Amino acid sequence: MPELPEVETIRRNLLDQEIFHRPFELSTPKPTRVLRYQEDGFQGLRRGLVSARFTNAVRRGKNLWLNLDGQDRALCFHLGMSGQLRVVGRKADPLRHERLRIIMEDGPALVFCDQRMFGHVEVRSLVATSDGFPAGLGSDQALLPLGLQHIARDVLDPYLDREAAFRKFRASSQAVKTKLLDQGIISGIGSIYADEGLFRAGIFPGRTAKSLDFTRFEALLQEVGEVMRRALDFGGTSFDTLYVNSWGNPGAFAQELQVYGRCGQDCPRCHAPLDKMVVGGRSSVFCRNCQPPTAASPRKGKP
DNA sequence: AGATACCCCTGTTAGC
DNA sequence: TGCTAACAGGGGTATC
Repeated sequence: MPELPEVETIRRNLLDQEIFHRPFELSTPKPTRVLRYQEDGFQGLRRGLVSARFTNAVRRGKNLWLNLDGQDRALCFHLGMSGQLRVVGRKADPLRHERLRIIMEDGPALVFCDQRMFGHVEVRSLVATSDGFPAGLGSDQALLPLGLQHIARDVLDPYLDREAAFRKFRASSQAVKTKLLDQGIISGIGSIYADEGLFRAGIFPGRTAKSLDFTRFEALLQEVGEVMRRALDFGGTSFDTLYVNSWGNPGAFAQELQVYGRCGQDCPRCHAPLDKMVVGGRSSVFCRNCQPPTAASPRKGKP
């Protein structure tokens, strides 16, 4: 499940590849749902990329895009829950679940794979960011793909407005975890890093978002950011085989996870068995001792 | 208008 | 053993 650290790992991978500043062509794929948001499907994609070259790779939250040389458009990717961006030899055999192939002139091929097809690819035009700051990591331009204006900045983004995020966060009777997953408030967080951040901050996932004061909110963001930075050092989390980096290698952070996927196992802090509940339709693993539902005694300190 | 339910999709796994 | 059903997940959309 690619969240911010996994998408950022892939973005950094791409920077080391010979996919920039050179012409490319698209291989003809079978009709695929990953182009469902692309106007006119594959033909539209091809038309949008005529004589284009990639200049840089940019990320905001879980969204990744490749800006195009001298054009006000970008090739945009969302990996959904099983999307992969692989770089392989230009004549490499089709990969499993391959959906789209971009073959670089005198270079490798960039391949989009997706088993469950929650991911998507499309060309979008660029529009100005609402705050006037650079759109995301990897770009110094205040230009964002059309349709991503509702995606907030992420916790690793220096231009994230924490006060504004807090106002949105608390203006709701929904659970803390639900609001953490809301990409319009803070982007990049999925179920893994939400559970990990909540555990580290000692916050019960089902607690209402409005019950957090700004100090606790900031502490939560701090923990989420810290887990993400550490996960980035490990090349991301490969909880199953669905996430690999651009070279096809898994990330090593799964062994560092403290609660996600560990229901029934001992809490790494107090050694009570970890519990599971459904919050906003998503299963959440937590510790009843360290993340007390009453929020009566917030926990402090490191494991 | 905000919150919720549902749907998309497929591979793995738990359970009968 | 073999089959079925549940589950996982992001996010768009329909619905209350």
